[in-house]
Amino acid sequence: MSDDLNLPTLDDVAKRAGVSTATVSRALNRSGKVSDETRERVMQAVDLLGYTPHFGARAMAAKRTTTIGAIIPTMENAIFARGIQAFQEKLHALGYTLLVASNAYQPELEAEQIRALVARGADGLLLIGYERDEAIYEYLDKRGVPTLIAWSFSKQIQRPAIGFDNRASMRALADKVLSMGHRHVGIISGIVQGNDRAAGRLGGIQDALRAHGLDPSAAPMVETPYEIENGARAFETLMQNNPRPTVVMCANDVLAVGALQQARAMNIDVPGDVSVTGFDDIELARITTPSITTVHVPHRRMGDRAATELIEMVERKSAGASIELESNLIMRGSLRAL
Amino acid sequence: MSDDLNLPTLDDVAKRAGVSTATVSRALNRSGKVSDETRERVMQAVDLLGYTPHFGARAMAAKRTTTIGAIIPTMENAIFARGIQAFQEKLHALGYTLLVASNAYQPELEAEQIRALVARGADGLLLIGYERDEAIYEYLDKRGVPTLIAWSFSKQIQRPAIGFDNRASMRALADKVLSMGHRHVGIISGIVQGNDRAAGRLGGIQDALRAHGLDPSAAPMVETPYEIENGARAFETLMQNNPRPTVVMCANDVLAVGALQQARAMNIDVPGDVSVTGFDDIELARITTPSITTVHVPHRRMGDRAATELIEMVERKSAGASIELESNLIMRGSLRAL
DNA sequence: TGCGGGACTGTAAGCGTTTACATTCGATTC
DNA sequence: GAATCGAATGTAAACGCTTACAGTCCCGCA
Repeated sequence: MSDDLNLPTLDDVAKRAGVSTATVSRALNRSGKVSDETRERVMQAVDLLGYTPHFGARAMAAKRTTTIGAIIPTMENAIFARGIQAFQEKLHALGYTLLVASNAYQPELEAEQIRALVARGADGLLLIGYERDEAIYEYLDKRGVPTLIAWSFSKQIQRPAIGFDNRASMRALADKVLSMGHRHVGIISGIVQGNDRAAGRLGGIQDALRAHGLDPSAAPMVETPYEIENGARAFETLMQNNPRPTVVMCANDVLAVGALQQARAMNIDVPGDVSVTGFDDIELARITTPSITTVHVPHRRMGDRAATELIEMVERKSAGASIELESNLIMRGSLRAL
Repeated sequence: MSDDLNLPTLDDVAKRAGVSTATVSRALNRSGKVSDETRERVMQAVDLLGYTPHFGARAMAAKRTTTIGAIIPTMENAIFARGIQAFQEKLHALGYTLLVASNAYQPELEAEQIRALVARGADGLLLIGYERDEAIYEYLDKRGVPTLIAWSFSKQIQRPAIGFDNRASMRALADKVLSMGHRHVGIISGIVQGNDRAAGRLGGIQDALRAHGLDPSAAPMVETPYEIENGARAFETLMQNNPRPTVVMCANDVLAVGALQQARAMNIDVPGDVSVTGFDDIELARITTPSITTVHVPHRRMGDRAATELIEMVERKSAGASIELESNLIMRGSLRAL
């Protein structure tokens, strides 16, 4: 941290206040059993010296940190922002501090960050989606770090999670699209490898196609990372198919925005010539022209409940329940019946 | 963290490898002076036991953490996302870990977070903008925590910073606007109190007005937090003025997007009836219709250089230089000459 | 008056690392 | 062959906090 400036320690405060270190510690941690008068004296000494407890020392002695770690795939677009913000607010209200790390969807980096946060003493962890190396789960179990999955939900998997069924949600949207008469569906999928949410969404579209007697493997599809430009490129590619899709379903709003941009660049009218759909209902989806038909995900609620649940687990009040949230279709201008 | 599962410690590793704890520590920290053979044996023991060093203990003994803290006003919109991402990437390359906290533009919360990060042993801190309670700076100086300011730059202030001159940048845009014939300028400002960037941008517009012989205090102005909806509301308010503004200059792109939305809702053509400008050049500004004339800020470069600079300071190779970055005008469809 | 008990405070033993200093041992030098 | 040296390793003292345990003091009650 720095050279040799001598920072005040508990001892200094104790001397100054004329009490023992134990008393100072108790006064600081409001762990009862300190007279008001003493506490007052301690606090004065603390202020006077500009004392801040040393986190490492505390973690070591107390074996907990009131710190929660969250590891998200990206901060660059708004997919996770609102949910994490709500998560953070709730944690703060509960007296915990949030540490965030992001990894640009790189699994090795995620593993590294998990270890870093655990080493830092995170009392609990929030991870996005189920899919990751089994060794990571074993590691977390072994260290006894309560872990909650968010943004995904599966009845199949026995692991505390709070999220929604990506597959069913996208299926619902796809059913709607097909019921509006579309038969040539172009798909812009996220990278499915290592991402159960992207995989689920793609699966949902395919389920719907099958249910309507269409061959999913015949539907033109591009798989690409979540970036606006990639959405644009993918849209361009899809438009070269013959017959041309009458609707392009995107794995999220970011890709859909890209599709919309490219459509304008190519002078293709949306929804006149081609319809476009998204997923997530982030702010972006509302502000484009036309605005984007999408699936609304209750981000804030998810973040809020995730905090509550995780803290319950950390404080051993719960072994970790799973909660499925509802998503719902948001019909906007980018989708139109044939 | 957990109940009573016994996590392996340095001691366990040492026993297992048949060496002393000092040797294990040295092997782990590649601090020379360990034979390859011994190192090998140690590493095997580490793997076998699934050992992870205890961060708190390490911080305490070594007096540093290779951790950097960044405190940003918000994660909800993309203003800081790209810059912070670049910052993080560079830090990682330099062997440091980034901890991020956000505070929804609340100064008290910021102070709290600064203390939390310092207590956690952050070796250095990245803060946004200069403006905050002097006591905070005193605190940081006293603790000897190297601190770098980003997103602002002022020759006036003697404090390591990397950023751009918000006032001059906005002034340049305003000059351009005025040179295009606009005389009735509506202003949507961010909250100026406690935010030197917002204050600078507003000042820049006023400077330009004065320079063109106009009375800044006569220009209709709304001051509001950075949210799309607030931009919309502010635009509505401004449009009630008589004479109606021919251009609405917004303190950032988020507000400008709101203005654009409201214009559409009110059936006001942009830029036909009214021009709109933004600031920051975030992704949003490119994807609206029309796209937004704005001031480009080199976010990624800023994040990258901030990391380099701050680490220099942390490692005592530099006392902390200041770097001014260039911003530049991006002319897009939302602004048109009268 | 003596004693039990509650409220508060003090003593001191860890917690898991790093690192200054001491030690060992084989190789090199004279 | 003794003295010197350097590389590799070991020993043990911090680092700053929490908390089990052990007082101390004062009150109320028998």
